[in-house]
Order: sequence, then C-alpha cells, then structure tokens
Amino acid sequence: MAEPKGNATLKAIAEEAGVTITTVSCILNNKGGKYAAKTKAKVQAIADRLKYRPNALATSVRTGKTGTAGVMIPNRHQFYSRVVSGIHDTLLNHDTLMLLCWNDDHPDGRTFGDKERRIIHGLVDRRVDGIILRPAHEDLDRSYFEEIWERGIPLILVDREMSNVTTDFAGTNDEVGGALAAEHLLFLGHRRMLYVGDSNISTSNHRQDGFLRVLTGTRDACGQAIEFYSWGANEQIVELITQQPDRATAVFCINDFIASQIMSLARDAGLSVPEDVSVVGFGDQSLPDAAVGLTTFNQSPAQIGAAAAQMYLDRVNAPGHTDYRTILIKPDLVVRGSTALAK
Amino acid sequence: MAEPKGNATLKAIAEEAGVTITTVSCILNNKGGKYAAKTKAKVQAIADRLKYRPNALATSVRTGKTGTAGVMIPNRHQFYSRVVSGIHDTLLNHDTLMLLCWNDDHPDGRTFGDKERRIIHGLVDRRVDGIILRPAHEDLDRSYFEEIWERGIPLILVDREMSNVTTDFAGTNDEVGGALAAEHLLFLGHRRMLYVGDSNISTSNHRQDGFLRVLTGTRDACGQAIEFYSWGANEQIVELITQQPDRATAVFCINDFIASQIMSLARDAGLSVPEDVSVVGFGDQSLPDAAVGLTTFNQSPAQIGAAAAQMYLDRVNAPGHTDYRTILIKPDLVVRGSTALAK
DNA sequence: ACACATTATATTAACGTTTATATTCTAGAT
DNA sequence: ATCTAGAATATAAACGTTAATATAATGTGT
Repeated sequence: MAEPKGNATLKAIAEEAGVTITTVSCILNNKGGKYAAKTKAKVQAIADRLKYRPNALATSVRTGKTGTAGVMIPNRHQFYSRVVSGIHDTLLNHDTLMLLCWNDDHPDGRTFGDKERRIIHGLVDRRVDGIILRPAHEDLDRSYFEEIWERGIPLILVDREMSNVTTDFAGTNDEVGGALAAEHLLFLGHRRMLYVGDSNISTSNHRQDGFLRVLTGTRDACGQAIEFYSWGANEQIVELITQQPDRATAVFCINDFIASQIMSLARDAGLSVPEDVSVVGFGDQSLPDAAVGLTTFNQSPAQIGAAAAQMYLDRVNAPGHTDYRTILIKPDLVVRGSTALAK
Repeated sequence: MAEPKGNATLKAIAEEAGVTITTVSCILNNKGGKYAAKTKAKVQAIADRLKYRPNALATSVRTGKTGTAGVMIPNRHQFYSRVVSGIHDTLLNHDTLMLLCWNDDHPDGRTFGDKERRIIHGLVDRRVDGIILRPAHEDLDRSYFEEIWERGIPLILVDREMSNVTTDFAGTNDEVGGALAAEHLLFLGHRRMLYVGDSNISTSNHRQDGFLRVLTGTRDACGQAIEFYSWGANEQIVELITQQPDRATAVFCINDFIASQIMSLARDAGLSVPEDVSVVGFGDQSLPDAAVGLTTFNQSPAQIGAAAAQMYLDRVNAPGHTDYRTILIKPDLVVRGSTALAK
C-alpha cells in the first residue's frame, strides 16, 4: 500500500502542468470552457494521478457555502433516530452532509443552556448552511435561537414548534391525530371522554384541539382536558372515570407513556381496560406498544425528517424568502386492544 | 428580534477598534499576552457586541485541523445508533463534531461502491481530521479505504475489522464471548455442540475460535463449526442435532437472528428448546430477545463507540504513530429460557 | 540626551480556493 | 505587413484566518 502523501492542491497540479492555478481551477470545474483540449487533458490527467480532491474549506471560505447542515436533537429515542435518518437521506441526495449533535434534554429543564450553546457555536463556527433542530425547552431554547436568527442562518424546526418563532416546520399533524382519536372513540359509542396532556408542549395542545373540536361538534358528546403534570391530576382522572353517572369512558393521552400510566391507574381503581374504559395513546416508538396492546398512533418520523430536509434545501438554495412553510404528516391510527365498544 | 446581520469578522472588529487584524486575533485567542489591558478590553467589548464567532473554515485552511470527525455506518440498526451515540458523546467532550453518514449496506454486497465513494469524498473534501467507520463488505471497502489511507487520514474501525488492514479497532471481545458461551453450555452438562456462523465475518471467526478453544480444551467435549450461508447447512444442522447417539445438544449462533432460525429448525424437526437442544445467540439489539426468551449476549455498543472515539482523539492529537490499538469490550451473557441442563 | 530594553502593535506572507479582469497568442481578413 | 477577433491563458484580489517577524512607542538607567 502506498505511503500517505497528503492532499494535492491546485498549485501542485498547476506547477506540474506548467500552467497557472486559475487554469487548473477552471478546467477541473468546467468554468469558462475555452481551454485547449490538450491542456484540459493534461491537467485532468495530473489531477487524476494525484487523486486531487478540492479543499472544500477553502472553497467555502470564498463562496460562503459549506454544503453542510447542522442537526441538533434532544435525545436518542428511536423516534428521533428515524427523523435524523430521513433528514440524512434527503440531504445526501443533494451532496449535503450533516453535523449531528445530541444535546441531551433533561426533563426538568434545569440543566440546559450550556451544552446547547456549545453545540450551536460549534455549528455556527463551522459555518453550516443552515440548522435543523428539535426544540427541547421553550424558555431555554430562545437564548441560543437568537444566535442563529441574528446571523441569518436558515432554521428548520422538526417535531415541535417554538412559540413566538416563525420559521419552517415539519412535524406530525397533531390536530388531525386528535380528531381521528375522537372519531374512533365516537364510533365505538363513547360520549364522555378525557384528554390527558401537557399544555407546555405545542404538540399536546394541537392534539387536544383536534380532539375537542370533534367532540364539541358532535351532539351529546363532550370532552375535558386534564393537565397530567399537575397536582392532583391522578386523583381527578380516577374520579372522572369512576363516578357514576356521566363517568368518562374513554381517555386519549398525549403519548404512550402516559397512556400506560392511565391504564394502570384505571386498573388500580378496579376498572378494566378496555371493558370499562378505553385508552388511546400516541406513539413515538419509545414504548413497544404492540406488547402492551395499546391503541395508538404511528407517526412517520422518517417522512418528517425528509420534509424538514427538503425545506432546508429549498431555503439554503433560495435564501431571503419569508414564505415559511409548515409540513404536517398525518399520523396513522393503530387499533389494538385498549379500545372497545362503550358499554 | 434583531434583523440578521451576518457574521462579524476580525477585520470588522479591527476597523472599529482602530487596530489591526493581528491585534484582534491575538487578543481574542490569548496569544502573545503583551497587549495593553485597555486595548484588550476595547477589542473584547466590540467582539462581544457584534457576537463575533471565528470562521472555523478559515482557521482550518491555515491550521490544517477542522475539529470535525467523519463517521460512516452501514445501517440504522439500534446497535449502531448506540455506537454512534457513544462516539458522539466522547467527541463532543473534546469539542469535536461528527459528520455522520449511513451508506446503507445491501446484504448481497452488489450495490456497493458508489455511495461509499461519494460519502468518503464528502468527508475528505471537508478535511475531517479522521474517520471512524464500520466496514460493510470486505472487497468493496478496500477501494475507498485506500483513498483514506493514502491521504494519511487517521482511520478507526468499529465492530468489524478488515483483513489486510492494520489500524485502530474497537469492538466486542468476540473470542471471550465464544468462550463464555462454551463455558455456560459445559456447565449445563452439554458435551457435543455446534457453532453456526459465517466465516466471511471476522467477528464470527473470533466467536468460533473462543468457543472451540474452550471445547477442545475440555475432556470429552467437542464442537463443530457450520457455515450457515452454505448449501445444505440447514439439513446438516438438523441431522447433527437429531441423529442418535452422539447428537449435538447445544448450538451457539453468530447472532440472534440465526439463533431464532435454528430454534424454528429444531422445533420443526420435532425437538423442543431447551429440553432437547439448547440455543445461544449473540445480541446486536436488532431482535427483542427478551420476548423470544433467548439466551444471548449483550454487547456494549455505546462503550465500543466511546473507545473508538478515544482512539480517534489520541491519533488525531498525536499523528504519525504506528502503535495501533485494539480495544475489545467484553460481552455479557444473558441467560434466558433457550438453554437448559443437558438431559 | 542616549543607547537599551521592554512593551505594544503592525507588516507581511501564507493556507487553498474562486472569479473578475487583463494579457498574450493565433489565425484570418484587410 | 497590419489589424482584429476570438481563443487561450495569466494576473491579481479576495475570502477569514494564523503566525513569524518587524517596527514603533514607551520607560529605564547612565
């Protein structure tokens, strides 16, 4: 195996060919096609022999484009792995590589800030053409968001929006998901239902909106929203699904984790699922729902990623536009054993 | 929110402060600490106000270091997601970001080559300081491997070695895994056993070596290796585990997928697992083994990734050494229901 | 008032490109 | 022989840095 010889440069090729750097640059990039065939051939031959590869850093310094995207994701859940996977494939098809970083959200939101800032700086310093990220925590995101915005770096959000920020966004069509959940449960004969969510999360609010919109639009049906992470929520839920008459017979939950909590809660209260109470979750692939037998929604993370990447590419290639887009991918209802006809 | 103002440069700061670029550069990088406190303060203040961030591209063009690693992984299995996760965390702690690419191996090895080459070129062009990759297919890897080697770019291999290539490697201690499997089965009283593997994969050969080494070192025990992807392998295996006397009562498989195939095979042949035949797999987290009840090995992908990243950093920071290292992480035997005492 | 260290800052070239513009060469028309 | 239009190639500046070296500005001891 040949010994390392480092990287050939335009200069080296030019010297060997007895021409100038410009000549080599133009020939290898097919710019200004007015070079003699003989010269072209000679230069190309030398470049091939030396296995010349352009220094993209130098090119980027001049042109201001790196062909590199920054991607920041809060955690390693499979859902986001698939989002990233979708981003990757779309970008790669357009010769764009991805600097991928995880910022490791912490549920209480207390340990944020420094790591994100270091990552964002890492991406900014390397002059990524744009950034795709999944916001992790409203208030703390904002500080580094400004770092991005003020520099005019295109920003695409996935999975979660940020309040007070208008930019491209790709995610699940949560409102439609909520509506589908309501329709499924109505179809099964349920009339009084609960939504259990977290109003700090835009995603949850959209699901709630879709859910309640359908219910309030249906004669003699009604729904109530409960804040899961609030004091006394569990007790309240138990009361609402047990008190007779007019007890709620179905619960739609913001995610599968909470759905499984609700199922335990119901069983502890002496109810059986789905005979006494139906439960619908919302899947992010962090739980093996099939094993739990939960009726839930499948999202399409790879498609969401692909949509985000496409918006990224559009924006990077046509900067300065202000026609921000939102692409929402419809979730699919998966009916399993946690929902049944209302008694 | 302020309007985008692009990126401040040393030049802009210098002009505003009425000093030269050098002065600004030195002050911001704490080089040559002989600047007047007053000047320092002024320059720093302007840099802060303009939210100056160095253009790492320009720096890299001069210094030849990018602080960026290239990572190429053949597929999206959870095992590799975790390897990548380990790589990421270790690198990030050393201010190194990761360009992550998947090259999407295809099992028949026919569709290789072009995508890999494009990815490798993408990484080379961007002048990554080094590359960490999981080889996918012996013969086709070699062509782009040379592209890396000839340029003197540090290369770290994970999970799989390449024949004829000596470089840093991090993976599972397969030989120890094989030995542990043998010891477990010997302890259960088995004496005649099979190893079912794929000799094209270095990993498989190591597991086989460890397995057979222990068996041949044990009085009245013996083992035989079978090539799973060979003509008539299934029939051969069935024969070996059914023929009386001296039938094999235990099978150790290169991975969980094959282990589950073998279990089906045994059951189809009228044997029950583990009563008649014990089966041991080797986990890469691509199957939910717990559900299958398979005795298998847990590998530690995150640890493997971390080890690879550490070698990467060592090599990037001290180039030119030839003391290549191999770091092997011991796999953990997980005993479930597919192994039992020999009858 | 002078050489002399220091201390503080500037000059310059370099890294590997791209690109606008300028120059040289060749051949055909006058 | 001279002019001129293209064709072929070169010059030079720029991108945003770093770093070796040079200069200028101060203060100290005689």
